[in-house]
Amino acid sequence: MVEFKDYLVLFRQNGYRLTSQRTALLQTLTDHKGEHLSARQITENVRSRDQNVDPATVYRTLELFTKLHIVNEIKGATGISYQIVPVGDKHNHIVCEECGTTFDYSSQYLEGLRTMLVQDLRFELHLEHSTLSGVCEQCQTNVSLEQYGNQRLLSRRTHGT
Amino acid sequence: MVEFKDYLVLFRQNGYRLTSQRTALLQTLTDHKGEHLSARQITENVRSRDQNVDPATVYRTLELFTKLHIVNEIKGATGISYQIVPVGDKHNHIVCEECGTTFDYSSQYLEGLRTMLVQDLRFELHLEHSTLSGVCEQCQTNVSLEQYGNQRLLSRRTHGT
DNA sequence: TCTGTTATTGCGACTATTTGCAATAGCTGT
DNA sequence: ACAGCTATTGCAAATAGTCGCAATAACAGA
Repeated sequence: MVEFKDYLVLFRQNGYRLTSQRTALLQTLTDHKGEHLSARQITENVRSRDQNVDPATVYRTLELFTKLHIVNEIKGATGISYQIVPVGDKHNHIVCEECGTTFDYSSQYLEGLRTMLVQDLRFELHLEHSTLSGVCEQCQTNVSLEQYGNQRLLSRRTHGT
Repeated sequence: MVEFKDYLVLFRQNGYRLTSQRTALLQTLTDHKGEHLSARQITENVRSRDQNVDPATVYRTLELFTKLHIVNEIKGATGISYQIVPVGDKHNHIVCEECGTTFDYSSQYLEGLRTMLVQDLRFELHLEHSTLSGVCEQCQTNVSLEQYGNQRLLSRRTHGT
């Protein structure tokens, strides 16, 4: 069972209300903990619980949850997906620009960057909520990258994305 | 005048073609160097140069340019915007989750993170192309943030986004 | 310069996401 | 438990972004 109590408190504290639609969404998200769900998948799943949940509500709720950091909005190669923020478990996402695979890595890698930004720029980083991108090990060897000035070239011809 | 020569070479090397539409887009982007343009703004500007450029083409081109790292795709609070990658000038973006303002910071802050990820995970980071997010100095003082577990709460009531 | 190959485009249809508004339903205070 | 206030929702209409395909136009080679 999920601790909806916590979310309830979180909502109340901020003047938001815990509606049946939001509960259904939380249920869906926690049922798929660790997975990356698209807006469509979420909508379908939520509607299987409560037929009258409008897609617009799903989008609005997802936006709210993202703002409250209840979910992470992850921008992968397939598009945008969502995932409930694992309580206690601190990991971040990094997407391979080539194959689109999403990898996780520990938050501890970010401590240095966070500290510097706070000290020098007074900017409080929320890196856990950003998805970084680059090229994974496998793709680095597969694709023969070439240098062009400072820019890294991608995929050789074989069009169609 | 912009060095379209460079882009031409970049395209050719990868099997892409330099079309009039792409030229118009490059022109638009370089004319607004440093600014963050939305897909709509870009489309409008491009169409003022060449009436028959279809929006679909703009989207497809923007996607290609992003892949080639000719432009940065920036996800701010207002939505997604684009900006031509400044040659030589290495800076990155960080967006305030509260006010949506985008800040720049030097790439050197990322060296540590990059090095670690390459060493430990063999992941080649392209952080210049990611937009990080957090809370800027001003908003940190304006909004009285509260702690809720490990999550940071945002905006008090005064709905309507 | 001319020709063949095929990447690219415009178009139309389609899917996804956003937005305004009146009706509904949480939540607070009594 | 009830009443009032207003956040939230569903609906419908609008806007944004995607996709398949036939026509077009870059570009490489002769």
